[in-house]
Amino acid sequence: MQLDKMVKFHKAVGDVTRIRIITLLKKGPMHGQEIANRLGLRAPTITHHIVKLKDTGMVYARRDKNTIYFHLDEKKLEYMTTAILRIGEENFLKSEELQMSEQEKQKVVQNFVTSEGKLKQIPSQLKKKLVILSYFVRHFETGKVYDEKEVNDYIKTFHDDYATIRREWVMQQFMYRENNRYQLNPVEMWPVIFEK
Amino acid sequence: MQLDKMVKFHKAVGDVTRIRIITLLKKGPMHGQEIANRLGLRAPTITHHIVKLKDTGMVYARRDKNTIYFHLDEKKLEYMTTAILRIGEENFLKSEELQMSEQEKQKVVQNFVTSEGKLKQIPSQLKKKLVILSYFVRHFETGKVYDEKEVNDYIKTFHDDYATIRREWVMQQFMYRENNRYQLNPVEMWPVIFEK
DNA sequence: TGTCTAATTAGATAAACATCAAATAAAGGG
DNA sequence: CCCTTTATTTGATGTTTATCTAATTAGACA
Repeated sequence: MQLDKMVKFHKAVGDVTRIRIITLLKKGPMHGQEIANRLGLRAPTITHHIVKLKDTGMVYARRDKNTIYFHLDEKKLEYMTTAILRIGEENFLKSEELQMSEQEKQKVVQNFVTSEGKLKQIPSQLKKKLVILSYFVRHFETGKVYDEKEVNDYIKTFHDDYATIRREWVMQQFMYRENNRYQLNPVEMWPVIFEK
Repeated sequence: MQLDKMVKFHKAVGDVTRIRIITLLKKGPMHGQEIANRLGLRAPTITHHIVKLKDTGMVYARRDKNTIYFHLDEKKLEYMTTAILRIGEENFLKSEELQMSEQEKQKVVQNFVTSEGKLKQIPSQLKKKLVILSYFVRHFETGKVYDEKEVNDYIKTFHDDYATIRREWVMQQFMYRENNRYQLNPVEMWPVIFEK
């Protein structure tokens, strides 16, 4: 957890309208119009607030037909809200172990990916594994829905153990699964981002 | 915990300088000049921030000779920071003493409301008072904005002491007030819900 | 393709906020 | 009672922010 993320998070929560939105989303996903109606505000105002909430990663959006539902990521909320309690402590910095420079990330990719773009093996060390998962997951397009076969087929182009990779993507929050259909999660939800 | 206290708290933490102050105070009490020196800021700036931190209760001051030491109240910090995780829960505001069956709630209404729909008196027992507040507040529509007079006029149809009822609705989080304009809060925020 | 509906962007306005220098206050010690 | 040290208040300045209306975009569906 970096300082500016903490600041951004508390700025986001430090607004009466956004706390009311969080309260609503705690009961379940809700779309913009309904939030606006419930709070007596206009749609652009809700967009404005939702953007701020999404920037912290505590809220994410899922489209269903014409309507975009906003979800509260309660795990993230809990993690971010309690970060201030861990600041300065041993294991606060420990979660910073995931921090790597782009250069270091590229080195991990060089070590685990062949010149033909195949994954040699899944790294066992968490932070290296996350770099690899991030590196390959960028193939998918934001907002697009993939079925399991499409995901598997793509994984097979670079690695045999497609089941493990697919499961890790979901577990580590790179992807979101519902009814065996997969979507890329917003970059804000990734634990590590391979930029390049 | 009231909504505006939560907002004030997160506003207070949502600033780089104040997080840095909190980090310093976690190691022990410190006086203003030293904080200013450590952070490369001027004394008035520190006063400005300390005032905000004190307003939330997470920081308090103790004088020793002519030096004032600022202390971090970590218990308070923990309580305030985790409040957002409990918001909207059944017993967020008070304890499970507030839990009542719909049948019990109806009995309270029968005891305090005449057959003409007038409130005989405001219950002094908290949980009964909340039932009554919930019962009458359902008159308002979600998302609609009311001015003070409209609220007062409605209350007068069932009770003389409109100021108390109006204040209680805001204090107990049934309603939300801003610039003397009132809105119903989302039902999720009510400490007790009279379902009808 | 055109027409819904829902969401976002753009631009404007008014309010809130972080910071500083200068002036003032509060308290202790000679 | 003056001097020194520390903290607060005042007032100014530039920045950020919450909200709105109007215009635009993005999908879904017929």
